[in-house]
Amino acid sequence: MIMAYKKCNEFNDNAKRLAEYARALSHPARITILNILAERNTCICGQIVDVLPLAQSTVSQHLGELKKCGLIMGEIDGPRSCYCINRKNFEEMIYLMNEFTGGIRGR
Amino acid sequence: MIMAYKKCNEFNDNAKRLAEYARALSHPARITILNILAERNTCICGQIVDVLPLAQSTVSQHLGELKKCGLIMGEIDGPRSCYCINRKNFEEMIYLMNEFTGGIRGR
DNA sequence: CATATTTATCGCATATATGCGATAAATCAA
DNA sequence: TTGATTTATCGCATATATGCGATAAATATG
Repeated sequence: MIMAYKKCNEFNDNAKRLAEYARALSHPARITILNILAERNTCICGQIVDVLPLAQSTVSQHLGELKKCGLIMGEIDGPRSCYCINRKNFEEMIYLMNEFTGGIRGR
Repeated sequence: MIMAYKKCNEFNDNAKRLAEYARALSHPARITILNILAERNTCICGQIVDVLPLAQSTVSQHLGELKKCGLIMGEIDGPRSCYCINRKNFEEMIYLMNEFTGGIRGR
């Protein structure tokens, strides 16, 4: 029998976008990566690997997730990959989150 | 070979707690449920089922997730289950989120 | 040119999430 | 008491997430 595994799409746009950002923050490694990037402004993958208790391949995957949802940007720098926070999208996330929490607080 | 699938625990407490809340918000259905609960103040499961494009059992599961992480509370009312937002924990989530975003914005 | 460094990706294993129908348990109404 | 209503949970299927080692590709260094 055919089942629908993507009911997500039937929801409100803001709810969907906020859910995507929330998913990106739903692992402590990714929150920590964002904190590290904020602290150092810009980082190569290896620097993050050095700090996290995770294998290089796993860290690379988490970086990929953050990049996919737009919270960070990556730039190739020789054999290295240089990452930084995507401020514009980060602000969008904050906006959506504030809109959401404000709408609940206000009642 | 034995592998560790719970590296999560090796991270900072605030990052872990924020990640848990973020995971709760990582599905648009759960965001929508929280919006509905804010609007009506209190709701029984069936009222939420009526509004969402999901089966009763699925909605019940989402409610269970929200309850598990503490964002809502449930109270049995006859054959019904009455849910409302757990303001205290919701504020904790906002606090952790603000602390996180503030620490990144501030650089 | 040969070798080292760096990182993304593949392949694999396991765990968790999403979704539904069926059903049991609890309660309410007749 | 019988039947209807309501909801949590079980069982199932599929999808996605988490984690690692190995490796290929790109570049830097000798």
